[in-house]
This record gives sequence, C-alpha cells and structure tokens, in this order.
Amino acid sequence: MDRFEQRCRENGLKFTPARRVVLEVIEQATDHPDAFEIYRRVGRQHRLTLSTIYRTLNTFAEVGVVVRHDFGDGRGRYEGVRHERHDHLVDVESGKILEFDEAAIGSLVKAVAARLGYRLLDYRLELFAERGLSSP
Amino acid sequence: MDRFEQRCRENGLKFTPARRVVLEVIEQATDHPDAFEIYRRVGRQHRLTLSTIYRTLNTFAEVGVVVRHDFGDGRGRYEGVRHERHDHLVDVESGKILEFDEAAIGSLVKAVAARLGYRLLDYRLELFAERGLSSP
DNA sequence: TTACGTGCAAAGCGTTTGCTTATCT
DNA sequence: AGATAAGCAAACGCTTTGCACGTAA
Repeated sequence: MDRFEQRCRENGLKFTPARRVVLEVIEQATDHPDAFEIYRRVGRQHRLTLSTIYRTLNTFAEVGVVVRHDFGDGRGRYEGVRHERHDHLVDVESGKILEFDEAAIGSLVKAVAARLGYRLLDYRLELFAERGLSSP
Repeated sequence: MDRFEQRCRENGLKFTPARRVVLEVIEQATDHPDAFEIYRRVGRQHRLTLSTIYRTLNTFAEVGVVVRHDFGDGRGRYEGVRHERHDHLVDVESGKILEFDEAAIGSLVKAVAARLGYRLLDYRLELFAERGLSSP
C-alpha cells in the first residue's frame, strides 16, 4: 500500500481512490485478468469507468507497477509486477495460465541477442501446451 | 506454385486468382507484413478487398501455409511457413525484425513444459533489444 | 450446377481520446 | 488555486461478418 503511494509520489502521480482500488484488485489477483475483468472485480460500488481502468492500467504500466501481457487472444492481460521474472504456459484446452521460471532461458536469450549485435532489453516467452505425457 | 495448388486441393480449397496473388506476395516478402501491407503489395490491378485479404490469410493459416505473428503492435504480421523453426528479435529503435534459430531453446522449453506435466504444442519467443554492446 | 469464394458495407471488439467536471495536493 | 484525474460518449484501428453476386470445379 505504502509502497504504492510511494511509487505514485515518486512519479508525481496523484493518490486517488480509483488507483488504490485498481491496484488492490491487481494485487489480490492470482490470475491474469483483462481490463474488463478488472472492471468487474472493482465492482459497481466504486463507479469506475472502463476508460478509467484503461487509463489507470496504462499509467501503472508506465510507472512499472503492472505489466501488460499478450497471450494472443486479442485483449491485454494485466499482472502486478513481482520481484522474480517468470514466463507463462498457456493450457490451450482450459485457457489456464501457469507460470514458470527457468533461469537458463534468460541467459540463453541474452547470448542470442548479443550474438546478433544487440543488447537485450526484454523478452517474451509463452508456451502453448496441453495436458498429457510428452510425445511428438 | 504447384506446391500451393496441391495444398489447396488437399484441403478442398478452390484455386482462385486471389489466393494465388496473396500467396505470391507472401512468398516474395522478406519481412513480416501486416494485412494492409499485403493489400498494398497486391496492388489495385487485382481488385482484392481487405476483407478478402483477411479471409485468405486466415484460410492459409488454417491450412498451414502462413503463420500469423503478433509482435505487440496491435496488428497481426504474416509470414510464409518455412521449413526451419525460428524466432524473432525486434529492434525497438528501428522496428526491424531479425530472425534467429537457437536449437537449444526448443529443447529447453519442451523440458519445461514436461516438468509442468504438459506436452508442448508450440511456443512464442520474441526478444526486444537495441543495438549496441551488451551490458546490463 | 452447386458449393465455395469475393466484394461491399456494416458491425464487432478492445482500446483510446476530447472535453467537462470533480478531486487531490 | 492549480494541476491532475475521472466520467461520459464518441472515435479509432484492426478484424470479422452478412448478404448478394461471381466463379472454380
């Protein structure tokens, strides 16, 4: 909470109820909701508009409080930033999203960028998979 | 050409001029054009509509002739399928897309999926990087 | 000839924006 | 008070769709 307030002040942002509420929803989320789902979770008692949700999410993303993911289904999915990096596996049957962290990938990918003469800023890795024993 | 005609027939698709033209554009492309860019490249002499472009691209994607990529800029980018798998590096300054192939990533990722109890169907990896010497 | 493809125009969907009013500092 | 945020409604960009006509098989 205070860490959020701090973040806001650091960036000259106002500390509004709307932002607090959206942030709470995001912090409580264990999944990867889209903007409309966040809007739903905020509920009507707060009277937030969908446009406010979007603006807030964009602001948060700029400030680095949330990350916007794109799992290929058209809409953006949001997630509060956490300490550890992680990637996602999409269960194509249920749509469920699993998270994983494989340190080896990071270094591998960084090396690839370097080999091409680039400095890696970020990368996106998503696995699409189905439940079951492995076999091609 | 004949390989395309063959693909069409295999899947009960008609062998129309529109499809031929779109396929030609895609085969000649060395980059990753979006639907509108393909529309532009087709040119007006063929009188193809943008909706036809989209429908054709979707059909091709189903049949496995093209792949649709999503580099995070909203629109889909298309590419003819090629034999070898490859991933992309996006130069965030110029928007240029580089391709690379790192076999190690494939196996790593497959192992990750397996560890989570899944069978890997596909994965998406995109690097965002800027030119320059590497350094954190 | 008949099923499939195309043009055209309109709708769909997620997201953004202009403007006015409300609110934080 | 002054700057920033929220509400609202309208627009936007990409993509899809319904329907009538056209064309490959």
